[in-house]
Amino acid sequence: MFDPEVRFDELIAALKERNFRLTPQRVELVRLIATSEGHPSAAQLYAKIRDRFPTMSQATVYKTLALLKEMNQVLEIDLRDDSHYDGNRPGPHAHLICTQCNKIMDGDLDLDLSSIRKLEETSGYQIVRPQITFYGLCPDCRQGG
Amino acid sequence: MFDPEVRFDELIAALKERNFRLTPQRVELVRLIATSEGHPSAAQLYAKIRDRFPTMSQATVYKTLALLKEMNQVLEIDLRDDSHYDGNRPGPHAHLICTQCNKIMDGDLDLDLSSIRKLEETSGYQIVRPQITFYGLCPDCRQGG
DNA sequence: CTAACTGCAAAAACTTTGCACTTTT
DNA sequence: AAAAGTGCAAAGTTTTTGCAGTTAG
Repeated sequence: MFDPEVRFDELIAALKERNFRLTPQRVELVRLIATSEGHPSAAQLYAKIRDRFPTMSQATVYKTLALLKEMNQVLEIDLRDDSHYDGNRPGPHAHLICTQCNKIMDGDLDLDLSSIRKLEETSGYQIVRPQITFYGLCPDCRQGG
Repeated sequence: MFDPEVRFDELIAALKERNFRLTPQRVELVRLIATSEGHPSAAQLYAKIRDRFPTMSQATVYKTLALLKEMNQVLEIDLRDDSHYDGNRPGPHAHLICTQCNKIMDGDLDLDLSSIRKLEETSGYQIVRPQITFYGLCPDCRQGG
């Protein structure tokens, strides 16, 4: 569905284009985001980066994620406990979150653009970022629980 | 669309049914939730209740909200800063949130049940609670900004 | 060289928790 | 009387901020 290397190059190009500096820490975070198939949290990214960059700080992780969010290259998934990030598919799409084990899965739900347009008309809102989340039980927890 | 008094009675009945006690603080919080048309935060509810119950604590607000959430009588809207609560329409529905002034509005978006069923089939998840949020600019902020 | 970035530590903010006291039933 | 609820304060989390030192361009 997507090629991590291509995505990595895209992200690097996007940073370059806006004249953001390519520090080793930043490049490593971008690599993780481009290659990770799941939806890591800031803490998880931080932990992984520390393998290669023991001096990496959480502040830098958060600052870089803020940058990528603002560039619309990373989608933030708001959870109660912390945020998770999706850097593979920057466009809006649904997420399924298990309320028991917190697993996150991408959902193949096509957003009906016409109904969003309708919503904009009736509400007067200019919709920028849809966030569609379905809380429930994942296959594993349905069985085990 | 809804009658605050009826909703109030519903909530009280739901508490009684499960043998939860009707303390004055709890009843007042339920009244606020039933009658407020917007989507108040825990802090806002707390502030309002203090008018009548100066000894009310935030802990009790949170504990009571947790109760009502668990009873599926109140819908929690997760925001980055805090949570807001919708006690008028416990069923799933969309919310429009202004990224500039944080105004929250109910969205009249009909959830397509068949596509949710399809999503359950393809994902294996048992969907319990959909959370549909559209971030964007409200009518006021489109103009002013 | 200099503007941008990092990293440390402290701060900030919301929410939860423990426990003694009070109150509903 | 007993179980449940309240309220205070402290603790727990995630995220942000300030600033001095470092580094990419």
